[in-house]
Formats: sequence, C-alpha cells, structure tokens
Amino acid sequence: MLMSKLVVKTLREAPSDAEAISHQLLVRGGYIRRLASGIYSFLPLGLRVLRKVEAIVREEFDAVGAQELFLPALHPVEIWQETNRINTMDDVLMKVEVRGSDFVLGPTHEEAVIATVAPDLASYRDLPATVYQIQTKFRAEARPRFGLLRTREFIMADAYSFDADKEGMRTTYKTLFDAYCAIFDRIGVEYFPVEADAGSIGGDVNHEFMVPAAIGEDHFAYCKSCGYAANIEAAVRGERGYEVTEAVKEMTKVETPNSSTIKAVVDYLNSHGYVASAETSLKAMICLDNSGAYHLLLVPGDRKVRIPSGLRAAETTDFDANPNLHLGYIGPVGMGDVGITIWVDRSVGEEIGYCTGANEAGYHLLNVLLGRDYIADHIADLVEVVAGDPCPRCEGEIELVRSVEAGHTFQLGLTYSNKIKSARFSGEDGSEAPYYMGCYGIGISRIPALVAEVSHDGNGLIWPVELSPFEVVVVALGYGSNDLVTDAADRIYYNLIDEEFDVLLDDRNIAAGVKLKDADLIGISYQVVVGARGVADGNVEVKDRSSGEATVVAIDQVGEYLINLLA
RNA sequence: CGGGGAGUGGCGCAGCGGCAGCGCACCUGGUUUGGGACCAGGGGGUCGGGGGUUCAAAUCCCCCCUCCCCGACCA
Repeated sequence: MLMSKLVVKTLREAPSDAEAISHQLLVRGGYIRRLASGIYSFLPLGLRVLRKVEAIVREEFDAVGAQELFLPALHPVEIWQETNRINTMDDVLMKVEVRGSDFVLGPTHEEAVIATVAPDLASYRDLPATVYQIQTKFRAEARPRFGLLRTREFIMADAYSFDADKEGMRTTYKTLFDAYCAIFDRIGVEYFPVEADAGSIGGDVNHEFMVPAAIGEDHFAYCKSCGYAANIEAAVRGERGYEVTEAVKEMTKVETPNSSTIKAVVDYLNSHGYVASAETSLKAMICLDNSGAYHLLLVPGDRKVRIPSGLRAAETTDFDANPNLHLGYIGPVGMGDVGITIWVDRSVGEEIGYCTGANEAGYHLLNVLLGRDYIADHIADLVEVVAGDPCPRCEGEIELVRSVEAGHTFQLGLTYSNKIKSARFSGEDGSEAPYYMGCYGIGISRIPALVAEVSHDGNGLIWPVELSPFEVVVVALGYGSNDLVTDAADRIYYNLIDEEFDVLLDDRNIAAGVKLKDADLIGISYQVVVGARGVADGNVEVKDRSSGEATVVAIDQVGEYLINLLA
C-alpha cells in the first residue's frame, strides 16, 4: 500500500473531547473517527488492526473446534420476552419498532443462538458443540466514554457451548478458557483471568479477563503471594481475628436526633459522653429479593456493602411500603419478628457490642450483641474488599488493581436452557434434557484501544507486530525528489511485497520531519528509513518502533533482515 | 437521571453589540527533504437550532439540541 493513496490524515492535535490516551492517539493517527457519542467509524488503518484481532480470535477458536456462524443483530422481541431479559436488561437494551413489530438490537446473543442452533443439536449425539460469531452489539450505555473503551455500538466475538451434562460443560469451559489465554498471549498485553460476578448474564463459575490500565473503570483484588485474583464485585476477604477486651454490657437505647448516617451518629455520640466509632457501628442496608421479601444487611460501619446476587437495594417506594423501616435508624433488633431476613457480614464479632439503629426515629442502640440481642439468618461476605484486607486463600494481603475488562467467560449451566423451551435435546434413553451451556465473550473493538492504552510513548502508538496495521513501513525521505532514495525505496518496497510482508510505503513528496513524525504516531512495528545520507553508501536504517533501536542494513538485505526479526 | 462545563471552516482556538478571524489541514506555484520546513497566492463557515431584544446579534435574553467531565446504593 502506498501512503499517498491510503485514506488517512493524521492530526497534530486531538479533538478536545478525547480524554483517554488511546482515544487521542487512535484519532490523531487516523484509525477511528467519531460519528456520534459512543459511536465510531473505523478508517482503513483502524480496520486493519481490527481484522488482525479478529484473525487471532478466529484461529484460536477454530483450533479448539468452535465453529463460526453469524447471528442477526436485530432480534424479535419475543425471544427476549421468553427469558424475561426484556425487563431485567431493560436499562441497556436498544429497542426499535418496525411497521408495528418490536425488535431488540442485540447486546448479547444467548437467546438468538439457542433459537438458531437448537434444531441442529437435537440429540445427545450432536453434543458437545461450540459455535461462535463476530458481531456488532448494541448497549444503551448510561455514559459512553474513553473512545473505543465504552461505546454504544461495539464489535464482540462470542462463543456459545452446548453440553449434555455438567461435567461436559466444565471440560468445554476449560478448553475455551485456555483458548482465551492463547488469544491474550498473542495480543501481547498483560492480563489476569479473575473470578467474577455473573451479573445479568447469569450462571455460576465465570472469569473476567482483565487488563491492568490506568484508565480502567474496574478494579480487581489481587494477592501477590498466592495469585488469588477476583473482581471487586466477587472478591472476599480472609478472616481476621479480633481482641476481646471486656465483656459486652447491657444493650441500651440512646437518643440520637438528626443522626441518620454512620458519621453523624458517631460524631453525635462522641460529643455527648459516649464512645463510638464507625468500626463498632453496624451499617444497615435494606434489600429486596425477587419475591419482594425484605432483607437487612449488616456490615461494620466503616465498610462498603457488597450486595449478594439475588438481592437489590430498596428504593424509596419500598421504604414507604414497610412501616417497620425508619430511614436512618434501621437496626437488627426486633427485625426478625417482623419477617425481615437478617444477613450479617462474616467479620462482625460475636463478642463485640455494636451501635445500631433502634428502628425508631431519633434513637440508636448501644452494645448490640449478635446472638444475644438478635439472630442472624445468614452469615456471609457482605463487604467490598479494600487494599490491605487479608487474602482469603493465604496469609497474604489483597491489593486492588485498576483494569479494563477485555473478555468474560461463563459456565451458564441451565440458566437459559431452563427458560427457553427449545433448549433441549434427546438423551440416550429417549428423555428430554436441557443443554448445559457456556458463553465466552471478547471485546474485539475494545482490544485496539486497550493495546493503545498500555503501548504508546510520547510520539505515538506502538503496535505489537501481531496487531500492527502493516508489519513494516518504508519511510522514504525525499521520495519523488531524490532519485537515489526513490529507487532504493521502490526496490525495498517491492522486495518486501515479494517476501509477503504487509508493507506500507510512505511515497509522499513532503518534508522528512512530517514522515518521521507520522511513522511514529501511526506506530507500525518496524520502520525502514530510507534517506539520502545512507543510500549513498547503499544502506538504510531499520527501526524497531517499540525499542527505538535503529540498525543500519544494506539495501539488498532488508528483506532477509526482517524475515529473521519476525521469525 | 442529577450536578458542572462547552458548542465559531475537517481539527485546535480567538473574537463577546458595528464587514467572521488565527494556527494546523486543504488547493495552486515555487524553494525545501533525517524530526510536524519556508515563501507567495487561494478555496471553504446558515458562528449548534429556534424564538426574542436592538437601527444593528457569533456577541444580550428565553427555549431546545448536541458534546465533554463528575456523580448516580450504604438508610
């Protein structure tokens, strides 16, 4: 490809709306252009990178026997009604109405893939099977941002596995998990498969593939000593002992006017002759389950609550509907008697008296003791981990790593098969059984941004050669005006094409500085710099964009040199 | 959805009642060619949209739209 013909125009300055470095560099380098908020076009350079990501994914999926198919982006609303995700995923669904019929623009394809392949997987003889597709997905993001990292329209590769039983599903999951590792190894970024929360997809065992990056919106808990890695939504902390200094006194009720937050209560009590702290207060949070029953979660007052799956935080109307709830003064004492399920965080001491709400506006209780003053229905991990918490697997300490989610693999089990009538096959004995499923998604269009985010310098992008839009660019300084340079550059260019390199020739008749700046900005892995001063001696320079190292190579040996380099 | 900020040529910005400008990019000619070079000439904008005030509005007022940032559960 000739640079003079390539549809690209680099920018000296990034648009003012670009905040993330990947966004700035991809726009400046002429890879992508914004069409609307969270909606991006891929220009020729950008599409080349995207195609390389796709190629890696295809190769690794194909290698484990997954078969590519292609599902529609536009789904009839009925399949989303069957799983009720038309309601549970309402906040992210884009819906369209066409001539009186309702459709959903697919944010994910569990329903669609089952509807598509179930007839082909009618017998146990047809299982196991794994299919995948590379598709554009749509999500009504609350706030698109960071260029390609959080968009409303994006490209994703998603695989779906179908097994006859749980054991088969686990085997398949392991295979796909390994394929994911192979994909990320080839992409060349540091990544961590972390234990994660299933979210709206549902299911049991699942892993997120996280790439550490400063711009990341997610955090995962990580233990250096044992390698424990879990998303903040799923991470738990280890047991920590505590010292019992004195026996817990009698529970007492005290007046705490206008103190509806932990901080206000602690401040009020401390300034009125009591001893109080956030750690020895219990934060109370009201949640509801799917049946509408109320649950009370209790955690130490200095910690953030992590709501267990299956529960949702109560809304104002839920409070209004239950006369036992006094906002700001909720506590566990007596709650069991009014039918509220009590959950207590594992770290709440059974020999420590806590300060809690008295379930009466303006009053709190002191020295509230678990087991004596109230009974826990569930003891569970209810707090979000923070850096410095003990590791749940070893003696180490948890740290939090800021990162971006690049992929997510799930053992779905029967989550969808139980909801969708057609998701069944005939077993050996003739009886019908639901599929054990898995799903595996990777954010194809997010990968270029992710790589750009972690691989760049002050001059521009630095592509690993597996993703580079071209493997090598011939930067001909003086092309079109200096015959020696022009001839040498042409010779090298055609030679590299013969050697089957993916090569770009910068044949533009413009100032040398512009070409060198553009080459660095665009970030192609290898640059062959052809200039008057080297060509006179029969030499050019081959520069590694990543290390910045330049090697003088004879014009006739550039092909051979690069073959060795890329081998 | 709540709070803040911003919309002037493809990009970055100035102008803030009196003829719509600058840098980059683009076009023509010339000089250049190892780090976004220079000279001369040129094209391109309903100043986000609508309404109002005024002799006169990019500029002041009102409404709407778009874009960016922060937040969106702990009672």
